[in-house]
Amino acid sequence: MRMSRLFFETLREVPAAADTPSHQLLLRAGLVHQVAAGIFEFLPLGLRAKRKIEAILRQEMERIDGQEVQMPVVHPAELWQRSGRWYAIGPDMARLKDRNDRDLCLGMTHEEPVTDLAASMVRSYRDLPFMVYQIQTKFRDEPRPRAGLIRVREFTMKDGYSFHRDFADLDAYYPRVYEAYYRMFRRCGLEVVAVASDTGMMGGTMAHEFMALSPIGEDTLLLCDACGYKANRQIALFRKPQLQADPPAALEEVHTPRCASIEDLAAFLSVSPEKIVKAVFMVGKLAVEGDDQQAQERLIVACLRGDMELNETKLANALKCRGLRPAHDSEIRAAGIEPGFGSPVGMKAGAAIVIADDLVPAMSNFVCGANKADYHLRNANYQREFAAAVVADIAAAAEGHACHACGQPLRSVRGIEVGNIFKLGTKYSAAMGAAYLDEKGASHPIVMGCYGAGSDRVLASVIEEHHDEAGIQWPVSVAPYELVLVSLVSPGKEEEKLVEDVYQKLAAAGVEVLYDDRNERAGVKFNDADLLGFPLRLTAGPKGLKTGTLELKIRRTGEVRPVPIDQVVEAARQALDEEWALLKGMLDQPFPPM
RNA sequence: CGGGGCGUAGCUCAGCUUGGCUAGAGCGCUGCGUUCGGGACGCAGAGGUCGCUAGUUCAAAUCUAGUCGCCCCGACCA
Repeated sequence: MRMSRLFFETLREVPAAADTPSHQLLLRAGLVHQVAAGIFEFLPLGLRAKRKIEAILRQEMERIDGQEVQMPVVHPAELWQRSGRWYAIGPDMARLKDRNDRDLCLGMTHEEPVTDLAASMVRSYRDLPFMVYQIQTKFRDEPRPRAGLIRVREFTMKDGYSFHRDFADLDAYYPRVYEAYYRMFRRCGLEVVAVASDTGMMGGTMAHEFMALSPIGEDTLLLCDACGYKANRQIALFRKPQLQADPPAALEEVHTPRCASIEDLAAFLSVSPEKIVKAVFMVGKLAVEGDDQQAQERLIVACLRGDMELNETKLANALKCRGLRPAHDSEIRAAGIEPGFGSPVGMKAGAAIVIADDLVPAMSNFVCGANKADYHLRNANYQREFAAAVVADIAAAAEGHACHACGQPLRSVRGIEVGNIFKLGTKYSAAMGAAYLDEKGASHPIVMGCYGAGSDRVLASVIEEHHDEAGIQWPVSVAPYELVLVSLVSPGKEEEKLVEDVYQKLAAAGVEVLYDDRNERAGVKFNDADLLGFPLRLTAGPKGLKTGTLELKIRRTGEVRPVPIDQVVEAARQALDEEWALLKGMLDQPFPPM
């Protein structure tokens, strides 16, 4: 490709709308163009990189016997009504009507169509197992798109679905997917970790999220360097301290003016937050037995040791509730509780569900709210002053907490979720009638797994991980071009033929070469080459050409090698091999166990 | 949906507080010339309904109200 003809632009200045490195570089390098919040156009260079990522995803899916299909972006409501998600999902789903006033929606994911597809085609256990996947556009009307391609509304996802006759077969297949996922991200030059994740509203038993570690990541992960435990903060376990029980002392009311926060209170009373029980007030819909539609909103009083934070995912799972939100002060007062000085002690009976973190019953003589403005209680004790309807682990793990498995301190890092794999089970097959007949003629719902990976998000994550001050440093596997040939010869000069010849030779040898034949100054071309981040830059200047020499520069290392003009193909090949070897090295590292 | 910020030339921004005359700069763009290995220089140019709509006023980029859009923090994230 000749750069003089390439549809692109590079921006010298950082666009005001972009904060994160990948967002800035995506725009500055002319890879994408934003159309609306969370909706982007891919320009030629960006699309080439994305296509390379997708090619890798395809290859890894084929390796584990995936077969590519394509499902629609627009779905009839009926599919989602059958699974129940038409009603369960809120405004994140874009809904529309066709000319006959039929309800449609834009696919946020494809469990429904794929399950329907399986329902219509699978009859016998002999048809199982199989896995189909697609690379398709999804639309989720995110409340807040952000960080360029990291969180968008319209995006491309590789999503795969496997179908099995029983859990044992799914369990046997799942590790193959796990390994394929490590392979595909590493082949893209992304260092990822798989963490155990919440199964949430998707239903299912086991799930892993593949996380690209990055400070701009939206998820918090807890990792144990000692034993290898890894989990999303949403479900991360930790070992609670062993407390020794002091003999109960007499309850005492203390005046604590303006001490509505744990910090203030601890400072005012000169006690450690570990001697305080705090109450967090939430409202959530609790499912009424057997009828999901009748879910009632209830006030939830969650009690935790003062130094710990509530983990809403754990809370939601413990109470089997959804739609959790912080309670309004009026709702709290209605239960006879004073916001800022609240506790279950003396609250209106039955006005709220009290849930305590499992550390709370082990505490003794603690401080808690008196449900009276500017007053707290000292020497409160569990059971004596209050008891919870539910005791469960609802505290969020944090940096420094003890690993639940080995007791060593956990480390907290941020991650971008680039993929997730999921044992779905029979949630969708049962709801949508995807069943098969076994050897004895008995009907069973098909057991499913689902496996997603966002190609745009991978692209952004690769840039997050591979860039410097000057621009992108593409891993060779996803670079839009492998090499940029920079001509410093003035157009029309005799030497231009030599450079042209080099271009032809490289292209004929199968090197993906972008030929910078523009009539620009050297500085402009070099800066663009750095910004665009091709792994190799081959410079042909008038001085060098006199002695038949070009200059090969490695973007990643900055290393410069002189190359005789008759050896450019070999030199490029060798340098590219070195780049590929680097990725191969990553790929050959053992994968962390599940 | 709560909180904050921003909409002026293709890009980055100044001007707005204290209303006033042809609305500015840098970069980019066009033409000519000189340059030519890390974002050159000179000369000449093109380019803006100041997001939109109402209002106040003799007069609005500037004040007021509304509205749309974008960004950031939070909530949400199937």
